[in-house]
Amino acid sequence: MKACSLQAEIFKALAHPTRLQIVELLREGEKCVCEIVPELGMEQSNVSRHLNHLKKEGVVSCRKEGLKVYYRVSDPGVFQMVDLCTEMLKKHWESKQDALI
Amino acid sequence: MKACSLQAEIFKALAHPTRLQIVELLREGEKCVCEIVPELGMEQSNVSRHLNHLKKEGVVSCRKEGLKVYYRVSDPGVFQMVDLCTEMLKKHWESKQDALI
DNA sequence: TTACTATATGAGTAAATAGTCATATAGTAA
DNA sequence: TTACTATATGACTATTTACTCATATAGTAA
Repeated sequence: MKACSLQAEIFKALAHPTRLQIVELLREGEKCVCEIVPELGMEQSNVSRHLNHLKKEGVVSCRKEGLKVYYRVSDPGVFQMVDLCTEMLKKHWESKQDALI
Repeated sequence: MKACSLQAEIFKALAHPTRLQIVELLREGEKCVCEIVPELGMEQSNVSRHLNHLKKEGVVSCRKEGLKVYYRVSDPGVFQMVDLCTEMLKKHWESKQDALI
């Protein structure tokens, strides 16, 4: 597969508000699904699918402990990508503000 | 709108092989559509839509010069995001390789 | 064993996205 | 004016994605 197709899959995995919220929650460290679901306030089945999408692309990994499954972000580069995105949005927003003055 | 929804739109804009190829082409500097289309080897209308998607999210900007429209990446942070993605994929791929030895 | 809890998944629907073809628009040049 | 070039867009179809509800699976505990 071509490089850009592999890259696109990573970006796709992060291209959803819910999945970005999950990544944000996992900044604090690993969390089990039963902790993530109430924080997101959405259907467990839906959260499970989003987690699976992130896992399929290697963005998160998980370990099982009894009944619980703990998810964590696989690579700190994920957080750096999100942070860059945030900075870009801030800059963009600030330059729009400046234009109004 | 919530932060993660804005972020998701940026990631969505980058979540397509063709749009990542466009970003890659624009590393060298601005290019007009008539240069981009033959490099991608796809329909002009299709390329135009992808460029428009990137522009709508602020990933690229453009200027008109006569009949031609020159596109450029708006923020170097875009390249950093793509680079981080590439590094993550490399690491991931290498660790899989190591597991085979 | 049965009952319970945590997580995942099949099946279906609704919505979003990508692509194509034809055409519109805008600028250039004769 | 007409003809031409570069780019964008309307209308349509096909594909993908997100979500829900019901149910399956796996582990725990009585």
